[in-house]
Amino acid sequence: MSGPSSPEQQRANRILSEPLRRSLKRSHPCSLSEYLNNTNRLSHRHSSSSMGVRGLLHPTAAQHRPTHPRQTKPRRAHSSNIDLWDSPSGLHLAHAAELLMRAGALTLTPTPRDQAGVEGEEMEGGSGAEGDGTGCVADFLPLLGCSWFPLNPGLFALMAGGGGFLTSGGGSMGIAGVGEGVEVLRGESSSTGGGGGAGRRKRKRCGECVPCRRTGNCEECSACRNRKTGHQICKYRKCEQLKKKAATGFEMVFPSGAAFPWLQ
DNA sequence: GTAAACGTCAAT
DNA sequence: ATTGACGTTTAC
Repeated sequence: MSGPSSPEQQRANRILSEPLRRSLKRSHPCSLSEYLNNTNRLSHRHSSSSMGVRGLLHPTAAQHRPTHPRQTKPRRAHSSNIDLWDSPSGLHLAHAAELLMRAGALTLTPTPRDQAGVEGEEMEGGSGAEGDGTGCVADFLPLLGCSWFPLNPGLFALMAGGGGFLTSGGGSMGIAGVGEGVEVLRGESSSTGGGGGAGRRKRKRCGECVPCRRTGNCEECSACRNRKTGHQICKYRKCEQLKKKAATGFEMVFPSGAAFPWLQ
């Protein structure tokens, strides 16, 4: 395998090869390599034509883990047992990577040198997982360590999860929250340490808006009247920030305002 | 353990 | 869109 050539690529490789935190592992029970191997096997077993995006988003029954008997009301998804298809964001890194690749966002255009290296390894490994010419994931794993692994901002945005977003600083696009993104993912994946979580942390009152500064309940609004059953703060004390809808986990901000500007 | 209150769903 | 109810999280 040919090593990274630039400091940037070295850093990227280091980030990608670093072990996940335990909590992250918990929320990503299928490692990238496992996933890719499985995907390879699946796509070969199913003869071929690589599984489409549709297939990824709607896995076969065999790919689903068995459904658990519900212990609580069906209206809520249980906060534990998040698996490959149940991530808070609905999409795991590996899936995101493959989806991006299939969409052409991850440009897998190896240099002849790298390509030779990859092929050589595959021959040695005897995996028999040759690319099918459609940009399949077959060769993805070796890419992680090779010099042409695409350092695509979108991938990092996806990795950043909940709070991760891309910002533009002085015209150049930077990556914000790569480090913090891990924290965000951790927080989202499990807030109880029980392996899961509904995927949301409670937000806190800003403490600065007018309602937050209010002291004392009105005792007249519905929230006050139904305090016992409603579990809600007085309407007039409800933080303005909390009134707004929480941001989604995949919000990405680009200067152009486009979701995937590199696809344009 | 308990109280407060956020998040979400369902009913209206 | 608003409201009520309830599960859940968080702070104490």
